Amino acid sequence: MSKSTTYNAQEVEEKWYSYWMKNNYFHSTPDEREPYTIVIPPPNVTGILHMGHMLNNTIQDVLIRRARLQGKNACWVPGTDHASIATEAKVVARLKEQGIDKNDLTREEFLKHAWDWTNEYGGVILEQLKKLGCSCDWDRTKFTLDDDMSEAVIKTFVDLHKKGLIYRGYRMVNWDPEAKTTLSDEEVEHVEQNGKLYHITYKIEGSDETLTVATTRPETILGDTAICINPNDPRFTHLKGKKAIVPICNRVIPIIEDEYVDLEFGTGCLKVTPAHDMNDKALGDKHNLEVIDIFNEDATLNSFGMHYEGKDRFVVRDEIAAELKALGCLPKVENHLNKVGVSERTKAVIEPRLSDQWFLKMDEMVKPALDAVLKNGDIKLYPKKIENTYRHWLENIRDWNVSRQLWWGQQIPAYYYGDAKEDFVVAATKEEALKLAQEKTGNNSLTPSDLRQDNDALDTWFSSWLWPISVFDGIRNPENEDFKYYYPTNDLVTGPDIIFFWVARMIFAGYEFKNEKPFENVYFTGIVRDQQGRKMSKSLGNSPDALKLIEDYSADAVRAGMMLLSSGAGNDLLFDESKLQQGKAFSNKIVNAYRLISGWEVSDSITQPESSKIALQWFDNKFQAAFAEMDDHFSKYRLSDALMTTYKLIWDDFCSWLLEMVKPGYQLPIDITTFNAVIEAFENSLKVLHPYMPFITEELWHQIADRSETEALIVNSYPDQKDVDTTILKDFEIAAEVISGIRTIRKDKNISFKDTIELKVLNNENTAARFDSVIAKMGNVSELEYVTEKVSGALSFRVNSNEYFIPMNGAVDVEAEIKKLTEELNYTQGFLKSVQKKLSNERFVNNAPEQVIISERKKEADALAKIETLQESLQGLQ
RNA sequence: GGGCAAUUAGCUCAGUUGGUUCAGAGCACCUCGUUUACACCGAGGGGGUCGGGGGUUCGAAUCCCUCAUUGCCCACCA
Repeated sequence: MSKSTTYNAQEVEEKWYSYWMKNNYFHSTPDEREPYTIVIPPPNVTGILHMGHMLNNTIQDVLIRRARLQGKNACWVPGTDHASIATEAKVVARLKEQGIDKNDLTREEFLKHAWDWTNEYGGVILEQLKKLGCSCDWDRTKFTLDDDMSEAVIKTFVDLHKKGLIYRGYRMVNWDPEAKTTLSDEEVEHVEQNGKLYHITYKIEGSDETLTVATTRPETILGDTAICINPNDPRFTHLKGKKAIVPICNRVIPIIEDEYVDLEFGTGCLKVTPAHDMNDKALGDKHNLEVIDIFNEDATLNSFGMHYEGKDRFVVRDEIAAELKALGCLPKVENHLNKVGVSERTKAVIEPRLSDQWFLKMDEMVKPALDAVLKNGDIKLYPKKIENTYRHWLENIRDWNVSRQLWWGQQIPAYYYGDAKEDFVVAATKEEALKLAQEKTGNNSLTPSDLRQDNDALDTWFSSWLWPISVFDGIRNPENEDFKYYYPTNDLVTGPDIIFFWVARMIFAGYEFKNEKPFENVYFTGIVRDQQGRKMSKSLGNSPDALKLIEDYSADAVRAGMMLLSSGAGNDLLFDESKLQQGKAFSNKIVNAYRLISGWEVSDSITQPESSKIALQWFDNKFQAAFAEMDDHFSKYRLSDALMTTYKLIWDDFCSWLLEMVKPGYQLPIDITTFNAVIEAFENSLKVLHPYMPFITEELWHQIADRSETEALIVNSYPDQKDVDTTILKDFEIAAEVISGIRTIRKDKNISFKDTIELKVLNNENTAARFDSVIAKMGNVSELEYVTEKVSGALSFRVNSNEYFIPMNGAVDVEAEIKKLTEELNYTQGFLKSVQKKLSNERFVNNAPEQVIISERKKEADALAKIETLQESLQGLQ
């Protein structure tokens, strides 16, 4: 370490990370210890570290390192997710830059490009986590497209299909015209948009009458197959049973009646386009309407679009409105605020579309998941309030569309052998599929070339929902030792944004495949925002470079800073670099504390001063109290409170109090008893801080002594818990108040700390005397004496009912003293009055618990005693 | 449109079942200090009628009602 008084983290952090890796401390294998397991929420394989990751992974590392120090067998499994749609979009974009169109490639060619990309950029984020100090078991690193992981995915698909839980259905799904794939409901975001409500007039067949509907999507009139009115609407009674003519295409469509139509909205009647709207589809099914799909897969119009064929839906919207206007069929256009669904990934406006897709039945699967969280408490969510969200989603869940028209992912293991809808089999391999197909058809002459595998890939989440199971190979090989030992895992730390995508589905999977929860506790982090409360995003440019922060402040400081920023689980945090500064200052404080200690000359020939003895005794108890408090905070997942407890223990109690109390005089040696105890206290402090600031604590740990590999701090153990002697803590509080009283007087009267003072104590309440030597030292008191009566010509202050006098050789400003005492007297008298008022209230005395009354009586007595001494003092001065 | 949560010092937040000074913490701020680890320091200090109003109670930051503001989630009203 350099001679500088500030700590330089760079090389220290690199050194210790290599040391930990070299000694395999992060690696876990099953043994007789209690396991403590976390699986990482796998970041996108091509992702890079951002603020959210820093927060999330710091929390996980704190939990893992703490468990390790508690003597548990801690295992943190890292890995990455193939992120099918996101990665595929990136690869497509990259190919486009090279002048390659995905459509010109075969599936195999495309996947080769995708793997090249993955191998080139993939896993960068894992290297970045190392910089942060994450103690993951890197030997266990998994990728959701690893062969074994994919095998597990395919196996579960086949099994679920066998159980009848997965089915193929022709349904209205969310279609992303840009990515040209379906999306699950969860992948659709609803955003508010200023749109227009177009009033369109339809002629009634065989009459001069007309009817006007209101729609936000005029372009879909070409797909209209009915007009719907409410049977109870008197305005339209005369139209019942008649037919309308769609403008432009002049198709004749029925006017149907359904109470679904809202009399209040728009014109009170509705155009029905079953191919392009969920509600219209329902109406269409109910009334047996024709379905006319007017869109291509990229949301341009197809041949039903007539002269609009090939044009984009939004272009057509404007053009068709213009044409309708020219035809006199557009009486009114009003502004209308509505919400449209957009793809979470591509931001393209979602087109409801009918297509054949694979679905997973949800209704049975949610039951154990609901019970686990809401009934029997098998799984606990932090913060608890998130349970409401969870319940609501589960209770309203619809079947999960698991197929995607993408290539990057596990290909759906369905094999078609004919043209009819049911001409397929589901099997893990083509060989098995062939056998099944032969059995099913009775046609033994079927060959592999007669089988065509489904083109679609599975939703990314269909692989990540298995993550806690499949990283331990629990699907393929359920009896393996790792799985049996580590599963279920303990804590899951993740963002609330993926509670449905991932967390809930992992719970489904846990119970479905293992009849066991996947984890015990879920800690939902908040979202990292900027100072103005905005989400951090690339487009706003308000997200700091995570690695740069580590460089500038050190990983320890960033970790501590992030933890100081985050309040409780689920609370968002406003990023503030000054907290990182605080973390850095803390590092420096600790380093300097050790500089002081290590600079002492140690002597075994001097006896331990009384002040040091009592100070150490106090710190020992203070440490234990703080230690217990940390435990309590951890049990409630209040990690920032636990850090604050540690911070104050080290900064205030260890540095400001203990070290000052035991510090030997200038260039004097320290006795060995005190020295050893201080070292032990320091070591214990490093231990409790280690999960938060692993590097600096490990560094100092090794500076204190040469340690063998088995003694490294990371694999050390917490000190034993002991009962706390609270009386010594209380006595110290009193002593601290006396010391503070002396300091205040010194400051008020400009008495330099270098000048000694005398202290006379009028002892009315025999407390805290065991700290007299400490008071003397900390107050630079040359003589501490107990007296039986008030000292005149002295400055005074009170702590509890004791009075303390600092003789001033008569040089006391009597007026000022009188003023001070009078103020104190007035306050106390006011206080007494309020207490007595309470006590004279009969209803209070009758209703309040005895404890409360007793304490009020004590307050009264104390106040009376204090008033008496104050009055005496005042009389003495006058 | 429905649901959930929040509103406490300049900022970020604690405050468990209403009751010992419960009105707190960290940071920021102000004053003083070249004390032999640290100015990334030390000592001392100021600062809030606990969002507004009403109610229950001997007693409310804490329970109830209401209003206001903010945030989040869910939802196929054209």
